[in-house]
Amino acid sequence: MRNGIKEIAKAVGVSQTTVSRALNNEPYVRKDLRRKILETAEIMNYEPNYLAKSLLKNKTNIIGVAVSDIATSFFSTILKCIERRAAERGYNILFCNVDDDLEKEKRGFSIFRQMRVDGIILTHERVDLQIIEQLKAMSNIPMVACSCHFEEPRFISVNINDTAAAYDAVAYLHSIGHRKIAYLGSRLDEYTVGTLRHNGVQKAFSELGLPELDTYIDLASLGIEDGYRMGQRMLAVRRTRLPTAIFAGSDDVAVGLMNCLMDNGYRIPEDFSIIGFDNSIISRNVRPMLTTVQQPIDKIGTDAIDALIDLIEQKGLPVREIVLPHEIVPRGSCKPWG
Amino acid sequence: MRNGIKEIAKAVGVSQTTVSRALNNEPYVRKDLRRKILETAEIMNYEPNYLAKSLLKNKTNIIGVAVSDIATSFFSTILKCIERRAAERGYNILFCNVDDDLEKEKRGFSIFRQMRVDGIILTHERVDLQIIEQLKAMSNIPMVACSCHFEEPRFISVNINDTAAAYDAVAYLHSIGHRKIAYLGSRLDEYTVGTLRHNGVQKAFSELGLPELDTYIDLASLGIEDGYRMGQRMLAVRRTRLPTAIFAGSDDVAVGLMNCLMDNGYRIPEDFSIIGFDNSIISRNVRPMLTTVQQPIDKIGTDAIDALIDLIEQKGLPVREIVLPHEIVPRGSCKPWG
DNA sequence: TTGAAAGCGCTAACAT
DNA sequence: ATGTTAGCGCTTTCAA
Repeated sequence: MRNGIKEIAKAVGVSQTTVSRALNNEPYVRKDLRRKILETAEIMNYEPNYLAKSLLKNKTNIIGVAVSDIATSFFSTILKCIERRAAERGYNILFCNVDDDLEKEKRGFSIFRQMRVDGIILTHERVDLQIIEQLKAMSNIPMVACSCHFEEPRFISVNINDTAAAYDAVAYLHSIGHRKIAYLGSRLDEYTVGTLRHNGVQKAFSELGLPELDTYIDLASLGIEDGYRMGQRMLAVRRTRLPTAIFAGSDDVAVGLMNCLMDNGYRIPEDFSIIGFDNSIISRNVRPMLTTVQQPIDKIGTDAIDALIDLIEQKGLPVREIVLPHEIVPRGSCKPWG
Repeated sequence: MRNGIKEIAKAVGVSQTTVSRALNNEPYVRKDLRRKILETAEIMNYEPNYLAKSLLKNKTNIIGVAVSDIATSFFSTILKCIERRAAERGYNILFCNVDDDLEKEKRGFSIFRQMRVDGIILTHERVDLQIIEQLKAMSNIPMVACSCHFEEPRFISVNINDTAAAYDAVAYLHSIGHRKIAYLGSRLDEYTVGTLRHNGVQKAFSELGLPELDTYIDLASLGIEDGYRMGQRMLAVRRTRLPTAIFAGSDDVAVGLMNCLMDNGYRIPEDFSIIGFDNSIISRNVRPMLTTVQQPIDKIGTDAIDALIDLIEQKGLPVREIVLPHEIVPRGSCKPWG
């Protein structure tokens, strides 16, 4: 059941070269001959061998995508956009889920290299220093960091301005009258949105003259359950000094938090105003609907893959950093105070 | 910057064969020589060329995964499990998102063939007849269908018993006293869970002596928005003859439905009991928490990839159909009637 | 317009 | 224990 170029050549009675030419729409093949070759290939159910081709051309048309956790609304949407655009432009996706397992990630990049992928997209919550070292050692492979921050001038990155976005979230709550504002976000690891958003929150607190950020902050991961737990902690610890509004580091956190609050007899937005982050599907589908900071998630994915492929194909300008706009989406979970 | 086996051989002063043997832990290499080769490879930052190896061995260790929509809690979780187990067993994932675009899917399978993937996993809502024909033509590639049903004896499949699960859902509502039961599910395309679950619902209705399924049924897709719309339709059309309980074809549908009902002033479960399907993350994170039919989603993914790799490696028995257990998870969205 | 030969990076069979 | 040779399936010189 091996149907290669050689078999077709034999069947038609020409050389491999001619078959190759016909199959690749190259000139210098007699018309009738070309037709016959194409027909025979069809009949023999021929599929070109990508491995052989790639080996020869030193180009695989494969792009390695490392994602921190695909079972997440945010990253799965990004992957979907990446894959769609890649397919449109003739590239295929080798997918690696990385979780927070450093060994797994290293192994993933090693595979990417062994497979001779044409480029890599890194979509991450957190990126370890060791990984960055490894990435530098792979300096020949084009790479784009998507929704993850680390200043390494060799890499193109696609992001929103997380600091400004966090600032705007707090400023929004402030603008509708809130003064006791809490922030439930993600940890301050290096090279993460957690750190940047925290900076934005800090800046907003100091510029707007809000008191005691320390009193009103809690940091964990960004899942629904994390939101619930941070809510419990808030109610337990701050019993007497509860905030009137809360900025949650993700829509998931916001949803967990809302559930916790409602489970404890509070009402949203009467007792607490809540603003989330991402504008993910869930934000429109909780009651009350969640006010949130929108990330242009589709565009993040699409721009990332476009930048990478442009880089691979040497088209377009080598942009360093692509910063996409964010936007506050007001919905029902916030209410003016006082 | 090409560092192949040949360069190492030259650097160390031995033949390519010896280098290959050392690198692959084969016997018949002098100890010190082996050490020196390994060292040199390390220094030269050598990574084996998978393409060349695959071409030679006619084995890529790549598995093609075709998913209908990755931006979905259900499928992204399955993909995550698949990828994890595949990595553990030394396989990599070539990922293709298929949406409901027939052309894209065909193209995907063509790529899989050209890449000479060792096997394919199909994870689908709906599978077109044309695709099945194409799959049959690829009869040499091992294949596993995961959470999608079509009777083709050549393919291994991993599923729950959707008919029985749907039956059980209706029977559960019946057991707590409901007699006017609605079903909001997915369309009756061929080879889908939609058809099977509908069969289960029908069977339950007739065996339990429930009246008029036709009055109480609506079919669409299985997203949150679909649930909302079906809810609106139900309220508009059945104004005077509303059900007391509803079986939703997915947790997402159930959530959309709950939102619609609540937006219209109804309370859950006082006015309507609702049971969902999947036991996805969201089901635990709405209020009231959603009673649902659990699918062992992690196990579906893991079993699928295990079966496929066993098939590829000729280990294990060639099981036809793996049927995993389902289970009713009672939570707050259902309430006895009468 | 066609074909013969070389070679992409690697391993396997066969010497030595 | 090591090296030589051939070849995986294809494209790309170069020659005819």
